[in-house]
Amino acid sequence: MTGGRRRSESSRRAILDAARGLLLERGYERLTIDAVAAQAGVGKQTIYRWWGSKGAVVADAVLEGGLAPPFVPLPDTGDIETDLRAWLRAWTAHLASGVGTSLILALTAATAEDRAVADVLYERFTGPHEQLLRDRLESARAAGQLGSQVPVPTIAGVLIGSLLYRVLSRQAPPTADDADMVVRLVLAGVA
Amino acid sequence: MTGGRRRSESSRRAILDAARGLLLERGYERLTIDAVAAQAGVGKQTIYRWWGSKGAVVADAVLEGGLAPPFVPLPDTGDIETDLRAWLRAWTAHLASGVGTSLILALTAATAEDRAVADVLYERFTGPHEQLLRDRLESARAAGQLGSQVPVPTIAGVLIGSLLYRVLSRQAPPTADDADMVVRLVLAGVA
DNA sequence: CCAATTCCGAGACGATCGGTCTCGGATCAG
DNA sequence: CTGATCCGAGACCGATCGTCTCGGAATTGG
Repeated sequence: MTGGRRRSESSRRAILDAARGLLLERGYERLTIDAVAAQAGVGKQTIYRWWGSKGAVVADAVLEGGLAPPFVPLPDTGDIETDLRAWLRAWTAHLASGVGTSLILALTAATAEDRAVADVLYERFTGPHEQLLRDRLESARAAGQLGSQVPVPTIAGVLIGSLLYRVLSRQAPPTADDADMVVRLVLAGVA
Repeated sequence: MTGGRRRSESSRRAILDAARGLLLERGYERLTIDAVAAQAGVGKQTIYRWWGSKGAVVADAVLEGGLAPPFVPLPDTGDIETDLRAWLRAWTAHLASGVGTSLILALTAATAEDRAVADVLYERFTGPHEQLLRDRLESARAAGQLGSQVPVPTIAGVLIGSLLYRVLSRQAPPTADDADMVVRLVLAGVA
């Protein structure tokens, strides 16, 4: 028999919206499923029927909330330095805001804690952003703007990692000047 | 009155040893204070008398367990490329091992979750390693092996961040080849 | 329209864990 | 000896995760 009530789309949205709001407001550790259910006006079973764990809910909330790629776009003006600078500056601006910092800390906590969640987030969040960067670097290499000594994945990893380290060290948020210097360093190294 | 029983050094050591072992074995999230107390043969109150939280115990355990700097030394042979390569290779080897990965994931989880713990870990773990790197870069700059365009803190952040990203993405652990390419990229950029 | 099926919100429930408190006993200074 | 402080052990509390149950609502096949 194929009968039966269908999944409520409004409940699904309410759950993800509540999870996203509470995540940014309280952080991953202090986000509780009870609070998500209460704020969404939903029974807990409705959450656990569709998501296996707290981490899975958070991952989906992030990925469906306008935070997924390409919410920081990577333009292609033909000049790799201009484009990388714009991309890295947009990220630093986002990460310097409270929302961006909370987001990355939450994703990092979830990643460090649960391997399955880490894989989902890499596949649907980190990976696509990294791929965006790699594609642009490849096109720059094809245009002769990059030397061939250093592989594109290494360059992408260095750019992303330098950003990540600034956020995770929780000392001083990255600035536009930092972004520019990283771009200069990396491009000088591959020119 | 100054009387009273003195703090038991053997209990302190047993607690930190147990915490370190359980941290590497189970990760930060699944490490419980009950388990630490049981494995150390100690009452829970003895833990909470001297440490304020689980994060504080973990931070101390890491910092006192031979995991603190400079367990990865940074030599000074006079050639910055040789030294950076040795340092980054040692780190990649450590991080590619299960212990190193577990350690970094645990520290990252603790950092992302608790600001106070983040500050302690930066002050006594990350910061000293970063300082080691900065000092060596400064001496290279003084020796004329580095151009003056990119600030030393930026260079250090890029080197550390590229490592961190590889570990946190949980996709493939970094290799010696990766380390060499990062060094080549960074040094070409600042030569 | 009816029956079977599946989802819904609500909330009770058991298990786990962080952190506090209490207890009898041990160790220190004076 | 006395008072203070620490010790191991474990009861206890509150929060939280995840499961389970309940009556009710939606949906489909007959």
